[in-house]
Formats: sequence, structure tokens, C-alpha cells
Amino acid sequence: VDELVMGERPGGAGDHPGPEPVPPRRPTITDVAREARVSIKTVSRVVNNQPSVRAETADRVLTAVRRLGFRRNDTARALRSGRPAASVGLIIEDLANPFYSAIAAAVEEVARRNDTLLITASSEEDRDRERRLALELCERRVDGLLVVPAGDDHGFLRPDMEMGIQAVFLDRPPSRLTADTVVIDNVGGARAGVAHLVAAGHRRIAILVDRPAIYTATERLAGARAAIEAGGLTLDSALVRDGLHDPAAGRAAVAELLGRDDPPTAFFASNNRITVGVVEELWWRRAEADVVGFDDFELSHLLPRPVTVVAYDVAEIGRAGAELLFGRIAGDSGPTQRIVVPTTLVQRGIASR
Amino acid sequence: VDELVMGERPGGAGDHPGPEPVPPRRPTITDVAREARVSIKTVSRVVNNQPSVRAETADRVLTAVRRLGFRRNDTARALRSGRPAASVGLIIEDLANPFYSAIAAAVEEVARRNDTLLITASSEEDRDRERRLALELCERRVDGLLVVPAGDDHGFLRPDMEMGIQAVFLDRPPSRLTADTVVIDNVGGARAGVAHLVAAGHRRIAILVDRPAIYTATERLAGARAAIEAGGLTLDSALVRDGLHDPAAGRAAVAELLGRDDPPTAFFASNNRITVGVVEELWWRRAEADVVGFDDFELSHLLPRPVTVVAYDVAEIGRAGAELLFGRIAGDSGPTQRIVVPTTLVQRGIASR
DNA sequence: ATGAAAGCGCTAACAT
DNA sequence: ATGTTAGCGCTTTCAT
Repeated sequence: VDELVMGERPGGAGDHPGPEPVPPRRPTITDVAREARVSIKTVSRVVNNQPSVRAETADRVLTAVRRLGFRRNDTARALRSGRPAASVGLIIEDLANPFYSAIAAAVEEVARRNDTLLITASSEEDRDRERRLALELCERRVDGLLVVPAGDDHGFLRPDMEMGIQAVFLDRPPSRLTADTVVIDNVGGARAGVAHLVAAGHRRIAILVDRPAIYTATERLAGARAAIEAGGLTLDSALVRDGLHDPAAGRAAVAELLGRDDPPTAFFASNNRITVGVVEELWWRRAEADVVGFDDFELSHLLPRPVTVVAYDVAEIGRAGAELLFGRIAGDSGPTQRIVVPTTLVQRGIASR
Repeated sequence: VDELVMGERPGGAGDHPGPEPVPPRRPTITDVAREARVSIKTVSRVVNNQPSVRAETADRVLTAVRRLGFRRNDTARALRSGRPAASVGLIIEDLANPFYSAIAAAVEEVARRNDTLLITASSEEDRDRERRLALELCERRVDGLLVVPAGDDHGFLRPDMEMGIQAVFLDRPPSRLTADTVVIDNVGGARAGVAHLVAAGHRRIAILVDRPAIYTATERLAGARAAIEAGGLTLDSALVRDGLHDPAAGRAAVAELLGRDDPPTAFFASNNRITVGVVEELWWRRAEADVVGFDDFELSHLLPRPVTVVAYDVAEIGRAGAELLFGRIAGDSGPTQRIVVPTTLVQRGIASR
């Protein structure tokens, strides 16, 4: 008699409208096994496409699977098999920023080729969030972590890395921790950009950079300085502006610099936000000046004036980092790597057509 | 004597350099319990901040946790407790596309507020990939799914939805399935945009749209047609171009239309890629024409000519969708919802300063 | 305040 | 080709 109820579909329809909409329990392989009158192991075999099952039996199982709406529970599978379902975590500052989303897309592409799911999390430049997210991802037993550092101490990751969680850092090196890193050639790119201005005969070149706490800002400033000194000039600190974090700050800096007695004849903007501000202000004033900006960006070719940009393959940062990571996950235990993505100078702006 | 080895740190340093770099086994609560000389339950209590543990005992446990580098295994936790670690999946076409990354960022923001991790996956507009990804995410027992549909049959999700997995569709409605959806006001936005051109006195308005298979393209074409007819005009099918999927296609269409005997005096571009192509071609030819484009985009205010765009809050799509999803996850069983994000007309382009 | 035992859903190791 | 048993690491239930 007990047999009669055993085919009961968990949370199935056809019940009386109970007072509580019972959260439908997902069927397990045990349910399927009972329904198909086989052992759970056989169900496991069928569900995992293992060969040694007679077609007829497999059919019965598959039918039961469909009838019950069975879906293998990856959590249990991961627990038992020891290898957690493949996944890697990516911690960036802000997914809405095209720079980061390009990296994320590249990482995701590599992850997919490795049959791995990507968990994306934004740190919002908050070191505590970064830390919490990283640790949470470790608890979820991701196979690896890709992180664009926001904080200035990544030592907290050391225990997990010793336990086998791989981590690769993107765009900026980690602090107080040794790990694989992929960076852009910030110094070389800035140097080439400013050298371009020097070669064009400029003597008074304004250098506009972001907050000094930002790794790339400092590197790019160093590159700019190197180019100026290589050109036999000296860096006039009155022409250096830092702490510029958005287009408005870039605009203000340009306005202020052009108001000086001896204004600069060229501008080096150390990132695309500043570049946009510079272009806006110069256009507004119909002012003459050569502009070089670090970072290329969407529609830069439609800017209303010529601009030279220090371009590089953003996706390559994510791609190279992900390849590195999957290499490590696969067991590569070679020495720590540091990959430098090269830059090139490109002419942009609509007058350059 | 056996006691002496029990504190052994799994894979710990200080061993002889073994031939095989033994993959360091992560310590479990059992290891911690042994180390701290308590039961595993006590460790569990401490690790989960449950009150009823004497401070002194808790200290011992915490010390062991640190010494061993213990990190709670979320997989096992999820399995036993029945509630999988909170996570939702987002399936979009391409993370590198600013439209989708804006949605992703908004979703992630809401997810974070709900202490939920976001798994992002790109379908690449491939319906098979979309299906595989969705099912894989179901196996991972995500709490819910947000999907920007690529395929034209989402019936495959029905069993999982009956089993309690929530799904919300973004930007386009699902096919062969009833579920919450968030869309833009495509018809209304296109109508308003074209009405703007009609009101400006244009009689010959070119309508440039994407592939007809794309939901938004069809909707926007319908809106454009409605505006033209509302203006007492008739839609000249010779001025309608479809199948335009990138800027180059937009440029070609403009070139061709301007070469006609009776060229259009205004263009309605049904998405931002087409708008960019239109602007490029018009600039190139220094041609006069009014332009209205659906979708606003980064730096549109710097375009070298005036352009009116049909703007909307992209992030709102993700935000509203995610809120809907978390509402469902929390148990909201109200009727299926359809949220329509409104559009507005905005003047862009640098001449409009 | 602490612990012992059971078991989540699945797969591994070994039968048969 | 199919089944049985054990157990992954944790939380739950119920004792103590």
C-alpha cells in the first residue's frame, strides 16, 4: 500500500489548494530512482552521461527525470566530488565603467572556454568591500580570483592563496603580497605621449593627472616627467595638476592654466575622463593647443578636435589575466609573472579624417 | 602519542620538499575542533556568531581557526541548510556593450543590497548558449535569473520556474512563457522622436532600423510609423531601411538615401549604433539634415553636430528588474508584472552648447 | 554552554 | 549493467 504514494510529485499540482503554498521541494535523485524503479547510482550514471547503462533503463530514468522536473543539484555534487563547480570571481571597481566592463567581458570569454562561471563583484573602490568580497568568494570556494586592487593591503589573501586559491591582479599590482599581475605600460605610454608633444616643438606642456594615491596616475606622471627631461626640458611644477578625477576637474584645470600669464601650449591628460574635460574646455574656448590623452575610448574618433591618444588593448588585460589564472588553476607553479600590455599612439578626433 | 600529530597543518610549510606538491587540503571544522579541543558543533557556533559560547572557548576556537587558515565551506553549508548561498544569475548578450554593462552594474548594486552574489554570463545572442547557461545556473541553484532574451522560446525554463526558480526578463519579453518583464517604452519613444521631426516641418523622414527579428527594432519602427501617420503623412517605404546592425550599415544607408532624386531631409535612427553611423556620414558630407536617434550614449554631447536622442534610464531596467526578482524571491506571488521604463527627448551634440 | 548523532544530495569505491 | 555503502563538510535536532 505504501507503494501507492511513492510516486507523489513533490509540491506537485492537483493537491487541494492548501493554506500555505508549500515551497515545492525539488526532486532528488532518490525521487527519480524510486519513480524509475532503479537505484540512485543508476540515475547518477544517466544524469552524468556515463556509458554503462542499458538504453532501456536510461530511457526509464530520463522519463522520470522529465516527469519530476529533476535537475541535478550542483551543490551536493560539488561537495561530494571535492571539486567545486568551476567558477572564478572577478572583483572590479565598477561594472558600469567601460574600462572594467571590457575587462570583465574578456575574462568571461576565457572563463567560458574553460567551462567556468564568472562571479562579478564591484568594490566601488572601497577597500573593506574589496576585502569582504574576496573572502566571501573564497568561502564559496571559487577556483580563483581576478582582482583590480582598490585597497592597499592584500595580505589578507595570503592564507587562502596558501590553501590553493589562485589570484591574479589586474591593472595595478597588489600590496604586501606577491602574485601574478597584468598591467599596462603606464610609464612607457605616458613617455611616448609626452615625447610626441616635445617632438612637435612644445616647451610648455601641462601635465594633468589623477589622485596621486592611484597607482596608474603616479606611473603616468613619472613617464611624462621622463619624456620632458629626455627632451632637455625641465618639468615646471606650475604646469602639473593632480587630483583630477572627473571631466569637470579637467575642465577647471585647463581654464585655470590658460588664464596664466604664460599658458601651456599643449596638454597631457593622464586618463580619458581628464581628456574629455580638456577637449570640452578647449572647444568651449575655441583655444589652440595640442592634446595627448592616456586611454582611448568609444567615439574618440568623433571628438570635435584632433587628439592623440595613448591606446592599448583593454580586453587584453582581462584576457591575459584570465589565461594566467587558468594556467595556475591547472597547476602551473612557475615563478610569479608580471605581464605588461603595450601601448601605441593613435590619432583621433574628427578633424583627422 | 597519536595526539602529537593531530595539530598537523594540512599542507603546512616546514615539510621536506616532497616530490609531489600535495594540493593543500583545506582544514574543515573537524580539524579546527580537534585543534581547539572542542566539538565540531562548538566550532560551528563560533564561526556563525551564535551567542551561546563562552568567551574563553570561543577564543580557543578562533585561535585554531587562524592557525589552520580555516574558511567555512559554503558548499557544504548550502547543502545542509537547504538554502543555497544567495546568488542570482544574469544572462545578457555581451558584457562589453555599455548598454548591458549598465544593466549589469545596476543589477549588481541591488544584488549587493540583498547580500546576494551575481553570476554574469553572456549569451552572445546565441539561443543555444542562452539555454545552456540558464539551465546551468539552475543546476547551481541560483535563487533567480535575470535574462535579456536572445532566443525565441523560453519554455524550457518552465519546469524550473515551477520548482521555484524565479525569472525576470529585461529589455525584451520572453517567448512562450509568462514572466515578469521590464522593457523600455520603445513605441512611445520612437513616436515622440519622429513626431519631433514632423513638428519641425519635415515631410521626408528616413527611418533606419535594425533587423526585424529584434523585438526593439520592430517596436520602434511601429512607433515611428504611428508618428508619421499621426502627422497626416504616409510612410514612404523607400525611405525605410532595415537590417542595420552597426555604424557602417547606418553610414551606407545614409549615403544611399542622400543619393536619391528626392532625398530625405531628416533621419530617425532606431539605435545608437545607427545614430553614430548617420552622424559620421552626415559630417563627412557636410550634409544638412535633422537627426533623431534612439538611445543616448556616452559623449553624445560632444558629437560634432546637433542630434536629438530618445533617452531613458538604462540602469533603471536593471534596477527595476532586480527589485522585481528579489521581491519574487522573498515570496511575492502577485500577478505577473510588466514594467515600462519611460523615455525623454534630449538635445545632444556640441553645437547645442 | 556544549556535544553526539543524523543527514542534506550527491559521487566514489567497491560489490554483484 | 546495476546496486550498496560510505562519506564530502556542514547544520540540525535533541541530549546533557
